[in-house]
Amino acid sequence: MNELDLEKNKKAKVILHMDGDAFFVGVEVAKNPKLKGKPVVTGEERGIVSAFSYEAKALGVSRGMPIFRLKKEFPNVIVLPGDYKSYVKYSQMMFEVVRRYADDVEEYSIDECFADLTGLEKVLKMTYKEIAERIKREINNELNLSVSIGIAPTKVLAKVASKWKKPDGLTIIEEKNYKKFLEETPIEKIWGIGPKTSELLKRKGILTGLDFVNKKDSWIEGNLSKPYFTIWKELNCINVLKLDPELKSEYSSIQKTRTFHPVTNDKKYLLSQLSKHIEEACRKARYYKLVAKRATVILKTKDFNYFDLNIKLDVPINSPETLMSLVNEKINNIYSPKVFYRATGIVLQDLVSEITLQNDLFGNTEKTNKLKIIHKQIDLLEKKFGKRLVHLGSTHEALKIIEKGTDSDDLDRDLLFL
DNA sequence: TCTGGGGTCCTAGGACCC
DNA sequence: TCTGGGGTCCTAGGACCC
Repeated sequence: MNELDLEKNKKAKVILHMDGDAFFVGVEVAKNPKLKGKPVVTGEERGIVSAFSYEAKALGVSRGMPIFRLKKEFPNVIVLPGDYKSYVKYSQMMFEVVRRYADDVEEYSIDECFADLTGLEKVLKMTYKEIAERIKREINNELNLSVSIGIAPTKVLAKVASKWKKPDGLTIIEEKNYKKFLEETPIEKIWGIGPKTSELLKRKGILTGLDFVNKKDSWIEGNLSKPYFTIWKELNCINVLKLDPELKSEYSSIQKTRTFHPVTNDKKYLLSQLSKHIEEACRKARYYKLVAKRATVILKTKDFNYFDLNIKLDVPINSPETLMSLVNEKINNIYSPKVFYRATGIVLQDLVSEITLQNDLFGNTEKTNKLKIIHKQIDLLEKKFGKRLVHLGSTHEALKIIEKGTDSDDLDRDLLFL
């Protein structure tokens, strides 16, 4: 018996995956029941459709469609700005319902979670199906939201199951019938297999999930990289991906980018945008008590080319002042007045905990300590009175633009982390 | 899809060392 | 001078996700 057979013989798990149905729009309808049954989209503040109701979908609305086009082509569709605070709130309430039944719940994204139901059938004296039905009913009754649920032996199969019927679906995949489901699942619909890999697989005659699982493990290992072997195992009912019930409190990178319309070659403008992004990224880093050992400035050109400026920080930081002066110093390495740009951004990388760094002698220069104290005060004030009280001078221009309303920036979106 | 924003993980290949 | 082999660490970039 080989290794895989041994793994297969382990006791099967029961994994639930829950997915909100058109979640952002669902919350809008819950907030305002008059919207029920109507074509609704959100994303007004961004200028593109970010979520749409099933009624809007039926009319032909698609994700990413520019709002101005939508308004022209579908004048009857109701367009709303995103209300991220509410989405977070509803998301938490939704997950709380799942936690009434399961201890191990992984909040995978704002509208999705996994839960380990293994053994609960006996504990709760209900079938797994009944547990799922109760979760659905309670979310429905208490929050006026609709969700789809899938139950299967692994996470990847549970994803297949929850997508099987939407909205308001409940699908159970078992070890004895999983191949039936995979037979009808196109390869590009499998979680983790994107456009590039599905193209490659199709060229090799693998069109469905079933074609994929029927390949030998040696073939998968020989032709694809590690993540795809994991997917292959999971699709074969071998549990590899563990549930991660930890709440998100660590980041390995933090990024802030924004596209501006029209494109520009104005260096002052680009720097003011960058300054704003750097302040926001650093604010988030401080909130999570993280400092960056590396930072990358991104300029995106009119023609969608990217220029990166890598900044190595010998003393890890989360203060925008220091970073901004480095950016000012080095921006000409990637900026050219002849080129027009459509977006700027900053990525803080190699983040490490501030606390573990406190003993680092190099981190305790007088200057960084002073900045630390100042930022602590600012963060406290802003917590009390709302965001954006204090800014770098270099950010000023970017903010003036927001006030004039020509920038589609939304002040509330980033409150996701507060 | 005339193309938004924020993340993660993996790998190939360069730099450097013995 | 030419030549070999092996190890580690780092980073850029690809692919994918919501």
